[in-house]
Amino acid sequence: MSQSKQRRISMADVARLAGVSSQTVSRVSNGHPSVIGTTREQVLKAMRELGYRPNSAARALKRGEFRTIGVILFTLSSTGNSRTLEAIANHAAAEGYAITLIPVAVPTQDSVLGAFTRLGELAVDGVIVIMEVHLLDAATVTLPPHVQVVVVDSDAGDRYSVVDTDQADGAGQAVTHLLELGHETVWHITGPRESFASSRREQAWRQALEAAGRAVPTPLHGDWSAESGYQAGLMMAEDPSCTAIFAANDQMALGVLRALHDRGRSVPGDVSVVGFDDIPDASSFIPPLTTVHQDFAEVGRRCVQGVLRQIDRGEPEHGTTLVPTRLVVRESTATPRVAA
Amino acid sequence: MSQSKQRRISMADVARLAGVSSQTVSRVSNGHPSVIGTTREQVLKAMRELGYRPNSAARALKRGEFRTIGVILFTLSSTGNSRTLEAIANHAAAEGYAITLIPVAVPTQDSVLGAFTRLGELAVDGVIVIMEVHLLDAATVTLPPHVQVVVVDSDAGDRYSVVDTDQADGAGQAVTHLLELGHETVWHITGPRESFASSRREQAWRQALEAAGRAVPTPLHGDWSAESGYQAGLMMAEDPSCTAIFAANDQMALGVLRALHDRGRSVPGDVSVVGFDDIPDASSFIPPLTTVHQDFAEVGRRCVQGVLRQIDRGEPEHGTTLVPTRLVVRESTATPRVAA
DNA sequence: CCAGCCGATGTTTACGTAAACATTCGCTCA
DNA sequence: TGAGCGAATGTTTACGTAAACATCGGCTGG
Repeated sequence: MSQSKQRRISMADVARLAGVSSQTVSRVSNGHPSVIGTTREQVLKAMRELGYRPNSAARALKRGEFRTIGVILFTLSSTGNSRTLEAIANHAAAEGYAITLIPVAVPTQDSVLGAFTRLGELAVDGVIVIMEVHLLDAATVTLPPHVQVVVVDSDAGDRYSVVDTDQADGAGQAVTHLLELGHETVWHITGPRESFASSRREQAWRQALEAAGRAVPTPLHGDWSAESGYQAGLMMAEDPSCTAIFAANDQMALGVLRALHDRGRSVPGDVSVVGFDDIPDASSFIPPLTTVHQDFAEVGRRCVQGVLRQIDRGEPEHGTTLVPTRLVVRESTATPRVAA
Repeated sequence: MSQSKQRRISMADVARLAGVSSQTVSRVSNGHPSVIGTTREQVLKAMRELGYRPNSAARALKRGEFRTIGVILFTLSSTGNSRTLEAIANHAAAEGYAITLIPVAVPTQDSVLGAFTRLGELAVDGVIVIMEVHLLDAATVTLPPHVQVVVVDSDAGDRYSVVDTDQADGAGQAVTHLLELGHETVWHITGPRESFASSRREQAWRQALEAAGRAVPTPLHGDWSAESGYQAGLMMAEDPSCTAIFAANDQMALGVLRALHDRGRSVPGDVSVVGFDDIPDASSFIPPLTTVHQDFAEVGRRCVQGVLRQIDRGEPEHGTTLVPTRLVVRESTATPRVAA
């Protein structure tokens, strides 16, 4: 590797300088109580003097644990994933755990399998998986048996510990809000078919309409992108009976707003629009977007709690934890003009 | 920890089953050439049978390297940071390196110092720092001497290896574009004062105007958020002489668009607006935003290249690598009405 | 006053791997 | 034909830490 590779300072070095045994250094390093004050001071002084740092590899080898959690996901380009990851990182750090990121380039079973195989050799005590679960069907068998798993964005509560936003409740709130304003029914733009979150939102939208005895328009399918929302919005703008649109995320809602604007239909005068996520920019859309707020920080927090609890107990858990959502009403929704 | 903690399969176990020494297992595991075919097969078979996985802690301890890069940053909520991180993760994975994420909750020297101290004990061979460099002045001394550093979003090229977007060139392109359209001068909304990227963009904006012999309006200060852009936009909307605005990022430009819309000033009819970043949503703003495209993927790639090169050579490098930008002209800019 | 106990510290050992060195054996070439 | 070489594999050792066990005193209580 290098010529400048003078061996790192080890406990033995500190011990020699402090005139104690390396075991005493170990005890000081770990805050063990049975070291007397003066000795402790000597050791700490020697540590400072030499710039000693514990070697985490040796520590991990000895203790059999890495104090590290792996996070495996496809992309960080979606707000949700980044925010969740950030929350995970923060909470893990607070618990003294490090985060190792395992990116999966393409969402195929093969590449997921590859990621899990790498993971098997990686120094992690637990894994948080942020992806649709059918993709990891073949994969989890390749995990070392003692690695604990928590899954986000999935309905695999029967097999894993799952944490997720309460998609159904959020979508229900969105539809109910629009119906209560007086809209006859609510159109819907879904996310990509593979997405669990998307199909859950679609299902809840459908149920809410059916429960209210309303017609269920054929949903249009997007891919989370603003551009796909724009395309769907253009089609909906053609139909004068469409007065209320629920887009499965804020980005697609942004595209819808632009499509309606381009077609000369006013929001919320002619058409009301609701999104999902409550990204920071949503309040600056034209007009400011009514949307379902997701608490990504809480999702991340519960993920970390979940893995740590499983690591601690040494056995996997099952079941789903849902994080509540909250409808944020801004200016993109109103009573329909015809009904007024 | 747990009752189910039956020791992991080690080389010794594989060796026993295959009827060879553990050293031979090691050689097979590392693809060493001097193992004969039949022996290799036996070992591989035993590995499969037992589900053997190398213990990365032991491996790291023995080899003195972790094949891991630490990434330290404040927040993932900015598009730029997430995208850069994603690119870093992908390229690191391609090189067989893992990524450890070190989040810093608040941008104070103290917490940065804390992060670096933790980092010092962490199993990393190199570090990529995504933050303004003055914050780590006190910090780097706490790093073990053999840990290599690459910095993003900073001008510390004299002390570290720095990779960054060519902020100056991008801002220059934005201003030049507006002047060439016939605008008398260009207003500017900056990012937060602590941001290196922001001050670099502001500086280049000023220089471009001065070079063209134009008046330099007093810039307004934002904080990257759409809301701060909205506030600044409201003020600029009051001034009829303001026909061209360069916002230091797309989110603030979004706020500006809404402010102008709210005040009845048309874009680009009355006022032209340019942003910076080219976030995916920018093409769906109303109107689609002309903006400076940043190649975050390339920034991430060069960061990884940089650390790996330093790790390989075993010595730090200096100097700055700039990643070019590109102006993406959409519909938010036009020749000013008065000049037409 | 001394047995015994406990607090403070030292010694030994093991974690899993891989480099360095040792051994074995078949084959080549003088 | 046997010295010598090299390929294949085995043995020893060290990486840095921390658990387990060992030791050494001084203090307490009967």
